[in-house]
Amino acid sequence: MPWEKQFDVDGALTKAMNAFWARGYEATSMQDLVDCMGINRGSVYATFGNKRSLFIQALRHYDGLHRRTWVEGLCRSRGPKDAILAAFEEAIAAALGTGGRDGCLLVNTALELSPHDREICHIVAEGQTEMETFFAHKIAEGQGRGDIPETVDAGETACALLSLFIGLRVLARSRPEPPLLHAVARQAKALLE
Amino acid sequence: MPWEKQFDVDGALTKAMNAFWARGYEATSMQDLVDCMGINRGSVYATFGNKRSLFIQALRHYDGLHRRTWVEGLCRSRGPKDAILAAFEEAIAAALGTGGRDGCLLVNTALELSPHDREICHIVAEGQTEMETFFAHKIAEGQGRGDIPETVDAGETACALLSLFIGLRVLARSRPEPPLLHAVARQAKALLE
DNA sequence: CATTGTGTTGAACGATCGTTCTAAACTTGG
DNA sequence: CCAAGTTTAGAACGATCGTTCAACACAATG
Repeated sequence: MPWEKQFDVDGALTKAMNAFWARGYEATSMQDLVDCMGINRGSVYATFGNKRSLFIQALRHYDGLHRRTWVEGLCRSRGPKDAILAAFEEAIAAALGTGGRDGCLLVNTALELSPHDREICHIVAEGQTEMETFFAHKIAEGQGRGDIPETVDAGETACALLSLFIGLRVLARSRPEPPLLHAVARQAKALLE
Repeated sequence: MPWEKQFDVDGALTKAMNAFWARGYEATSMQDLVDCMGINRGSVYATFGNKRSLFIQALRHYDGLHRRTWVEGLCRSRGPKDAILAAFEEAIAAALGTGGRDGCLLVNTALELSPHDREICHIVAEGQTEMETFFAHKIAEGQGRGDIPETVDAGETACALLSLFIGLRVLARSRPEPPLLHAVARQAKALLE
């Protein structure tokens, strides 16, 4: 039984993810992917299947690597209310930072592919739903501590925060103006008071 | 001096707009456009230039035909506060209706092309800014009538409404669930109280 | 009616698309 | 050291991409 893979599969998937992230699914060609992944054409197909399959793996990779660990990081050494506010602040920082303008791969995919591909739509919807429940749980937790008033409806406000958050990532891609983005974050905070 | 055009230029542009609206820029081929516009390949190029130029014209067409007249319609026979609420209600109705799932061409374009094309980004940003000022003006108007409390900050709230509205259109494409969408609309209303 | 110039038509262009395949390079088990 | 089995490398596939072109159809002008 011969030979393990010579390249770093996870690293290659990360590079593919970044390419899809920056340019979207349709605008990223297999040639682009072969170039940026640094491995051979045949190896891409042997390892990841076809383009759609590679994209789905990259999307799941993003969902696990970025979103989930990011959300966990938000909670570490922060109270529930601050975790919510930090989500907005960090999204703004990412949009205005040097790497910026790429927004969120899940949001980008929600618009480009969700209406046309059931499996991809499911992954996107799942990620969005998890963000919604993250907000809802943190609100409930904050209410338990007395950080957030009981008059706030956790479920409804979570929907609003999700929508605000997604809107923020869209605006970050087309109007990366600090005053605008910070205004959105302040209004998110206002929903919790 | 010979011969005017034999086809309806405006109608053809509308058909192209619908194709881009449903599938996005990259996923819509010139062949798709030629088919759905009902005119010949050469006529498309002679009349609209290349693909990008056609898209830009379609985008401006959308911005004028749909968004602007839609906003005007919202204001007709409605008070300022109701006009804002109607914007959300109509967006939900469009998403859940039979034609639905296409969302808003400006929002779709904001994600797909804004970071990569300055001119397109400018059109998108302009449309978004006009929506923002629409919200801001209606809030101020509502405050003048006493429909909206003075404690509401018109500028900041307009940003939040814009972000909520955009988020709603994204969610409509990936999670067209009535309870979720209506929750967002209710929270938009709550921002005005 | 001939001329003029634009509109229409469909074939055709080279480039690139996603994908497959053949052959060489190589590590491991016998 | 040989045979087995995988990963490489890169050429090549047919299809489709966006775009151009030459030939033809037509209405207005002289």
